[in-house]
Amino acid sequence: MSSSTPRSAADTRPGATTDPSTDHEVLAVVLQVTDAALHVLLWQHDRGPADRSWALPGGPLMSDETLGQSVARQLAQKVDVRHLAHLEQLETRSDLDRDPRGRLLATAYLGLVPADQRSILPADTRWHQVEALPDMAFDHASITSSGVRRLRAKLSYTNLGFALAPAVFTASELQAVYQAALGHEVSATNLKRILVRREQIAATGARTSPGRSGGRPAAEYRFRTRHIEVTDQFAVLRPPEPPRTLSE
Amino acid sequence: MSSSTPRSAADTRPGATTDPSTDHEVLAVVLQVTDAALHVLLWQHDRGPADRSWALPGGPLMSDETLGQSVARQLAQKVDVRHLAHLEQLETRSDLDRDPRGRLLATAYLGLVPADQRSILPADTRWHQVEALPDMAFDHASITSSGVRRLRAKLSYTNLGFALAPAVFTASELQAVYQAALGHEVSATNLKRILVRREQIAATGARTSPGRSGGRPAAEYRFRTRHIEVTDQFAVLRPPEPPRTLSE
DNA sequence: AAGGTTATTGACTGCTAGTCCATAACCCCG
DNA sequence: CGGGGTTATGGACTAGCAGTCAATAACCTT
Repeated sequence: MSSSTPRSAADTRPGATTDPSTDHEVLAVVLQVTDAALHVLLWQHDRGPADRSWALPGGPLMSDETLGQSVARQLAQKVDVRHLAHLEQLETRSDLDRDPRGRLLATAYLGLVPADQRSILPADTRWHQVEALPDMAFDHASITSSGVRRLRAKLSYTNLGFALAPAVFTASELQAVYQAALGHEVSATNLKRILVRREQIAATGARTSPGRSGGRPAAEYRFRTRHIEVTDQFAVLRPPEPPRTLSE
Repeated sequence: MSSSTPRSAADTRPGATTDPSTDHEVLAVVLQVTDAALHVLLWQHDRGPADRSWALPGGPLMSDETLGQSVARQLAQKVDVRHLAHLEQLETRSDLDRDPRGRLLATAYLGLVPADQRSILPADTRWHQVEALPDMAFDHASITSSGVRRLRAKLSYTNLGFALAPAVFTASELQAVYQAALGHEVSATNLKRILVRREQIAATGARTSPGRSGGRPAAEYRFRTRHIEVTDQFAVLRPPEPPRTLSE
């Protein structure tokens, strides 16, 4: 830059302070399907400008940790982090007035907990249905919406369902998880066929014990991998197929 | 947890400083198709630990601006920002050693410039082919890859092509832009049919003046909107169609 | 054994998008 | 002015994905 574009940006904005340091916090949108509905983990402020409102778990970024380490550390105060099947960065908010106490950047993460995990929560912490959020602090409601939107989008073109479903499950159980997460009806027949064809899930060979409820025992499935992978079939305008090799 | 694993964060990490302030910079991955190839805007460091290497445009975040304002301000030093047809946040990097001078967070943005815009660049600034990147500073090569990956993904399931294409264009011109951006062959016939069906582009009615090169004049198209929209058809497991209304 | 309940499978359909080829509309040249 | 070259356009054909529905299977209880 240097010569032609001097980087003392402040020159162009005389009124601005040049102090580039800001406070930075980390927030987490942790989602789980329970009781046929998608829930987000919130805790209740007990003082401060957003008194009695609910907030996303999080806290200040320390100077010797990465954002990912920070969110994992802070989440450990609220849930058993071993239950987190997936954690990814969502976005960074920087509105000047997002926190009335002053300038505060926030980097949000999306975390997912399988439906069969039950954490023991601290007294101030609860799961809330995302379709019926309480009054929330600052921009936390908006950040929660971003997280839910991200989850719903990725459920269609990735194998992210692994992070919401139990380790093994029947087609019906999977249908219930997807239906709650997506927020609309889902056909179990179609869902199972799609995920099998995409090679996201595979039958374990076992069936549910013909015990309880009457009805035919169901086949059990599991996700083939438990890390995120993109369904390449959703790349429209995909590269031309290489000519089929002779090895086959 | 919580009660079982009390954790006033600092307690568990005695060596850590609790100072939550960090330096923060903004970087931009600005992409444009020219000469049948996808290019990224870079400028050349002339001193410092990454001497002679190329860097993404950017600079420190000021305390009275949002991240979006900051990236727009800093980009103005490199290109005519009126040429930017799209700008979105990409990700925030926080590795402790990403800059050898010390802890420095970086929030990266993705910017797109239509293929027909020609900016006058400062002397230290140049467009580089993304398929042949020079030595780059710090983690800037990795951030560039993230930007290119994001662009390629969104070209398939959004109308983001509007930000790379000229205001009006023929099917061949659009094909050239997509092919360069995606990095693989694209069929003009198929591309045009897909984008028309998705209602992303529409014929203007005009045709190219039958002037220069011989050959039939081509129909001209334009994108119907110049802000990003998601192709809902890529929501697999989409909600059931409401029964057709009588109004039709 | 009959009837209720849940699961699984296959048939059928519509739509998307990939490929290929015939035809259209221009140019230049002889 | 007509033939041949060049680029553009549109139609035909195909394969595969996903949505729906109904028939069948495998359990239960009475």
